[in-house]
Amino acid sequence: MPHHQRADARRNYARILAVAEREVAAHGADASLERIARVAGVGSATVRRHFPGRAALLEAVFHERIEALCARAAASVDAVDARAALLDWLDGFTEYAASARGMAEALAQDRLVEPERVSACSVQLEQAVEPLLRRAAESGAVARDVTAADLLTLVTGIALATERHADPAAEGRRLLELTVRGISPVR
Amino acid sequence: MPHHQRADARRNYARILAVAEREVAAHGADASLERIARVAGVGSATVRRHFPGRAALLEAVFHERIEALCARAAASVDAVDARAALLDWLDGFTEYAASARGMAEALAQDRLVEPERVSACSVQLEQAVEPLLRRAAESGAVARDVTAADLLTLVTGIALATERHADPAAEGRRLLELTVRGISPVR
DNA sequence: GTACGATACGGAGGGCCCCGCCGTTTAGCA
DNA sequence: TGCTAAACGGCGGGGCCCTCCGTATCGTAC
Repeated sequence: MPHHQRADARRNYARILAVAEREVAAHGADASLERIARVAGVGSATVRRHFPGRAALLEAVFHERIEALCARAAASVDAVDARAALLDWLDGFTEYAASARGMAEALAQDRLVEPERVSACSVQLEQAVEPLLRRAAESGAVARDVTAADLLTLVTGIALATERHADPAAEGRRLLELTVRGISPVR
Repeated sequence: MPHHQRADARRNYARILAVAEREVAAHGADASLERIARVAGVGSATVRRHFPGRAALLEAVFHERIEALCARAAASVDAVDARAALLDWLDGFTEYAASARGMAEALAQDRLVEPERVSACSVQLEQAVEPLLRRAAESGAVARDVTAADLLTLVTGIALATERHADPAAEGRRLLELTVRGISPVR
């Protein structure tokens, strides 16, 4: 079969991606591309060839995780309690972002750099929450003027602001809860 | 009078700070220190001498602005409507962060690097909102379990997430409003 | 007015990183 | 097995950050 990716290219791609995951987990979104290349045992040019630009690498790194989140959203779209489903998903996202260093940064980046690409992580996520949000809104459990983009921006912001706290997951959950119920006291 | 800062040192300090303000406004929190030095017409070592580390520079850049915010808080601590005063301040902060590029980043940084320094921006801000928050809580307009740190983290997060949006100020205000009233519909 | 000491300056050099170029290797098909 | 295009990786340029150290300058004392 002609015009297909060569076998070694595929292998290097996998190698690099594997190293990149560890490296990003360790050093955040601004991990050294050169270092990744060294550890993976390839030239730095090869990294740039497979992933043009840091954004592309980050996207690949978080791709499956993002998909997992999307799948989760799809799974709970038929839940009985629409509001609970939405909140649960947001909670999952927050917890996730807290454990996956650099993801929030990466999201914040690509969402404004190329807001049109369908494969962009932020777009996928948006499309994933949208049904959840709509159902919740229809059942009257969530305000009408809230958009999926709003929600993503909010949780991304929370993730960014808590990323280097002592206990990001706990802080994130706490802030998300505040955001959901509002700062005002329970009526 | 001995043991005082030399005159040229003072001048260079001012020069650098002035350039740094423009440079940070243009390129965000990770503006090039070397470039600042070049534009200011001093050696790069001189910049590092006056401001050891990027954090110190950013702190100096935003210092007066932060103080302005603190003053604003102090001024409205005796307002009739405690809740309105608090929300107004938060709104001001958000608008401010939207216009001052890099400030949110800088805040997020120093708040976890050195949470004990009294002169640290985040600490000052925290102390400034605290009275506002307490009064609002006492009047029952704000939930009791909300801390000043929570509020700052939230608005910082919003600022971070909206920093490079098309219209950061508008987006920030919108998200802040959502956060304040909660995502749930008005009862 | 001058000479001295402390203070502040800035250039040089090393390390790391990102990027683009280009000669060389190698996989895959004939 | 030979050929071609795909893929590789080393090299050099440019930047940034940082440290060190010789030197210029300020401020003061004489």
